[in-house]
Amino acid sequence: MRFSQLLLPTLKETPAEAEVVSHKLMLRAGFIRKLTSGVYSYLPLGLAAIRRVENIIREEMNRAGAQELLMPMVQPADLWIESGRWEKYGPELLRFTDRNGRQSCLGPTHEEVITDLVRKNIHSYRNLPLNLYQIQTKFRDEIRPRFGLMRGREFIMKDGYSFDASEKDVEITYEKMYEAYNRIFSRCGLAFRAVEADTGTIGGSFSHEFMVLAETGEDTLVICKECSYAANMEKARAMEQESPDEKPELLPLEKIETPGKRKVQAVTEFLSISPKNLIKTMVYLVDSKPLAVLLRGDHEVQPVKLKNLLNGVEAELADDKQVFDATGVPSGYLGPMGLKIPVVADREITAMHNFAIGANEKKYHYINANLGRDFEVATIGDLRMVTEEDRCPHCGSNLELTKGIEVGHIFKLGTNYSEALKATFLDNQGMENSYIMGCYGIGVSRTVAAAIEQNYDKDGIIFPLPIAPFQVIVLNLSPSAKKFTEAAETIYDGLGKNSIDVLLDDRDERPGIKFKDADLIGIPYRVTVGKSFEKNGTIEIKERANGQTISVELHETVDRLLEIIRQKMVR
RNA sequence: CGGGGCGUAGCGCAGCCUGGUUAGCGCGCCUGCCUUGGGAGCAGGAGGUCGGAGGUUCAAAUCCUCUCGCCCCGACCA
Repeated sequence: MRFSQLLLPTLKETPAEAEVVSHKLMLRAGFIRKLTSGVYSYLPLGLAAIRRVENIIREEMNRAGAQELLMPMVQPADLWIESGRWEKYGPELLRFTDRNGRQSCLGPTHEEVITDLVRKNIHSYRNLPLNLYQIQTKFRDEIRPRFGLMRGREFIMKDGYSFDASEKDVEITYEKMYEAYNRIFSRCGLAFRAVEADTGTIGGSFSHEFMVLAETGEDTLVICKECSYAANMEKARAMEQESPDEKPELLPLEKIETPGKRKVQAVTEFLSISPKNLIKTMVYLVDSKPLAVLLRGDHEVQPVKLKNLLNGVEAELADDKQVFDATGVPSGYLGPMGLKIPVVADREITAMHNFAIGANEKKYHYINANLGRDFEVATIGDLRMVTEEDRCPHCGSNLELTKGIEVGHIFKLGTNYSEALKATFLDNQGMENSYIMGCYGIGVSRTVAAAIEQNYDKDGIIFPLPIAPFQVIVLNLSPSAKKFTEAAETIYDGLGKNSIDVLLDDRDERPGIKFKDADLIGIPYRVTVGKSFEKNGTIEIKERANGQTISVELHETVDRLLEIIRQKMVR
């Protein structure tokens, strides 16, 4: 491709709308343009990067035995009503009515459609396992789209669905997908981790998220510094605190006046105790019903764990008014003794003794409270966020909290959808069974954004070679000089003939502009036909990532590049 | 949905508070000259319903009301 003919509107200044690095750079580098909130056009370079990722995904999915198909974006409400998600999915599902009054929606995901397709066409275990995927534009009417391609309303996704006859088979499929995903993100040249994840609204029993590691990530992940354990915050566990072998002497309960001391820090400072020696009582509304949650003063509630423990749909922290309405106690003085609402507790409190609690009375706390003697808790479980003070649940080593961007998610779905949609097959005994399903997503456009969040410098994007829109950019610094142009064209043709994607900057611009643009758009290898060519006939090859430069003769330029690129591309 | 902010040339902004000639600046764009290894210089030029509607006024980018769009924070979310 020739730069002079390419739609590549680079910007010197950053548009005001962009907040994060990938968004800024994709706008500046002429990759994307916004049409409306959360909806973008992909310009040629942006699309090229997306296609690279897509092709890697295709190769690995096909290698793992999956087949590509393409399903409709418009879906009938009937299917969603049948699965129960017409009610459950919420306003994120963009619904509309067609001219005949039929209720429809834009597909945010395709469990219903694929299950419908399979139930109508597959009836025997002989056709299993079946693993189907598509790469398609999805629409989710996000509450708040932001960060460019990171969280758009319209985005490109690879979604795959598997159908197996048995638990054993679905495990094999899941394992294959897990490996395929690892291969995909490795081949994209990204630093990532697979983490254990909560299954979310989609339901199911087992799930991993693939997170690209980047400072600017929206998700926090917990990684073990020694073993392979990794999880997101919603799911992350910690090694349980050991209870002391000998129970300390239980001291008598004592009521203390604590005027104006409402926050954990204020109370513990006033009482001269550690937050680790106080149990705080938080009120949550789980599916709109108030509930008290007990946990150690220095810990935080993980709402997803709370929700899951109670089989709820939604868990939110009550505000001060809701707290008072539910308990009759002003927030800050709540405690477990004599509370009228249900109480659940984080398991860590079972290891505590002689701790402080609120007295359920304004301006008073108790000290030396003890579980079992002063109050009971019906439900105890892991309800808190893991911290860096915690130990790995597998090996006991230190844990690290780090930021990541979710680019892939795999689920073992089980029979949720096949049962709801009555998708069955006959097994080798002639018995009717529901398919055991899995689902496997990759945010394709988000992966490109994540790659940029992870790989950039002050001059622009630094694309990993496998997903760069072009692998090489050739700069002709004197397009008006015949000698330069012939040399540049020779290299350009030579690379093209060897299936290298190459961009030729043939514009009549000053060298500075060409260098700046080449850096900005992040092409891994830059070939310059310039001063050294004039002087002694040599061509310069510069690597974007590390700035390393080599000089080569014109006739060997193509071969050297082929050598370098073949060495770097993982298959 | 709650809170905050912004809409003035393709992009980044000033002007608005305190109304008053042809609405400015930088970048980009076009023409010419010049320059050619890190977003040059000179000269000339094109480009604006000041987001939209209504109102106040002799007079509105500027004041008022409504409305649309966008951005940020929050709840939420693969």
